[in-house]
Amino acid sequence: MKIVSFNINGIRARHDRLTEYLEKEQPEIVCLQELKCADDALPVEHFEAQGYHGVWHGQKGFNGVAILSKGEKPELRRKGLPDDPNPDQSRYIEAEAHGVVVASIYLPNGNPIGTEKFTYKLDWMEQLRLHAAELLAAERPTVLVGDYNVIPEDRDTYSRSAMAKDALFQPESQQAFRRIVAQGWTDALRTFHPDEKRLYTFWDYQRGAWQRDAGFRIDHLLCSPQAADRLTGAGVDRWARGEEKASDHAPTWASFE
DNA sequence: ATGGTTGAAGATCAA
Repeated sequence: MKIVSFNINGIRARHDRLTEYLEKEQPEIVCLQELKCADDALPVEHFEAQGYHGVWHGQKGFNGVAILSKGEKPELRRKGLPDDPNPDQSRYIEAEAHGVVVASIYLPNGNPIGTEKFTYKLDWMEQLRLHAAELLAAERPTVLVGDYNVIPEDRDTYSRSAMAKDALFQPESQQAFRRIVAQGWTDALRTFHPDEKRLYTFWDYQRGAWQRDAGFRIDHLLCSPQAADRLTGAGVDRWARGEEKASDHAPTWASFE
């Protein structure tokens, strides 16, 4: 069973890329971020025609998350975090599908640092940490999937100096991420690629970042022990980033037996 | 220090 994290960067502008991806990879579960679309404007007919059912938490213009499941409708568990720092922003949805509890996360970017945007990011991560602890306590196969907007370590970026003032690479952001992982979550990507130097999931549209492989790793799948026991692999579908009119993120996945 | 790109909304912002 393949579970995918895919920041689609505007689902209306990218539904053909999603169709192509589903056709090619046939994943059981896809967690989408940055729909940039209200619920009633979501182009559901495309993925429904391919046998996918979904739950979504959209927002006009910005943010927006969804969970798609092949062959069965996901059972919605919640939209938004408990004590969400800003319930107007659609950044979290949680459902059960194929016997797994899955969350689709679009964590605040946090730029520029030194502003309320950065404190919002850290506040949001703290609420995520509290909720993640409750999910772990349930001792079920659970995967926290999404665009965390956090580069966990130095080796996860093409350039430390280029990212030095970026919210994605601040020690506070990395520490907040580590605090969540340290509860007992397994970072699926790094587990299967312990020594990979260019394990990236995002390449900016600007300055030929894709052509230079100037990327970083910000899309993550965190697995509870009960999910980690079933892990069989993880990776990045880089081919999708090279397509015409691609998202700036590549689909990032983990597979389970 | 600046600019480069993209989507959605709408004469800019968020990324």
